[in-house]
Amino acid sequence: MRIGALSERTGIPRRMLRYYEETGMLVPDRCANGYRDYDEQSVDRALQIRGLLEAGMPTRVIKQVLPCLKATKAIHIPGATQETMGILERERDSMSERIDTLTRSRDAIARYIDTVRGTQEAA
Amino acid sequence: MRIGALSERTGIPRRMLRYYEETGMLVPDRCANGYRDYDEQSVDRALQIRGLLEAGMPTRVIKQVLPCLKATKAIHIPGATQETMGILERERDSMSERIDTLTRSRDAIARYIDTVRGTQEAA
DNA sequence: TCCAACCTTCACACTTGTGTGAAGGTCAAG
DNA sequence: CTTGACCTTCACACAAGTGTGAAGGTTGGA
Repeated sequence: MRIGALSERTGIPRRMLRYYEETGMLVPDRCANGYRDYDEQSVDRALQIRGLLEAGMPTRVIKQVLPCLKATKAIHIPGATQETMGILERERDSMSERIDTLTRSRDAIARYIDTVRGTQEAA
Repeated sequence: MRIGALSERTGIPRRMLRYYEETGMLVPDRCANGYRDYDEQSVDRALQIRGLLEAGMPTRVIKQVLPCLKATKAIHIPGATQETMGILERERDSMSERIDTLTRSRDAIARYIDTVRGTQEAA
């Protein structure tokens, strides 16, 4: 599929899809005429990238982390250096912290909303 | 407490604390000599701000959301406009999405790590 | 054949969050 | 009174993510 189609299916601007390629996060094949050629998997992958970017993860890290998100039971464990594993573990932990922070804040907001709604109802 | 002390207690650079003030997220009192004067609560507040920033939430939104995180049972519900409530609800939902994305990714990374560890152990 | 709708690369520009440092005020301790 | 460790504001700089658009190639249908 070409970039326009992927863009429509994901809602991600063409510009951003090119940026994902430029940073090595999502590199499509190329047709003979030079057009980008994305496979079906790219849909999920692009959405995942956007989600992580929105969650504040820098492209550098996304690039390192994405391979693990493809297939857990695949052949990988390729150049699974001790160093790579360390990076992944640190990333896992910092993600957990972020999740906690976000969850606490979201719950507080939700409580607030419920409180206000309750008060207004009672009034 | 002065900015240096808050910086040391939170690990947040002075520069950033000033930035938090500039953007209206954390505005301290001022001493007679012009020095910033932070109260005890500012410690938690600053940490919360940093957490949300790291989670990709823009200052604009943090500013809107922070008041709800202070005290759920306080007098607020001040200018709780219909519009404000809408913003909060949308923010709550988008936070939930982020949490889901992060959680899925983190779990995948954790599984990957465990798989590799298991494989290496077995080898 | 030619137009419309795609695609390409390239480049400028803006916002945000952050680092760094200059120029200068305050204040306590020697 | 001076020195050192704070503080102030201001400003320049940079990377990342994103928008916009120019200049030009490809291709399918009227």
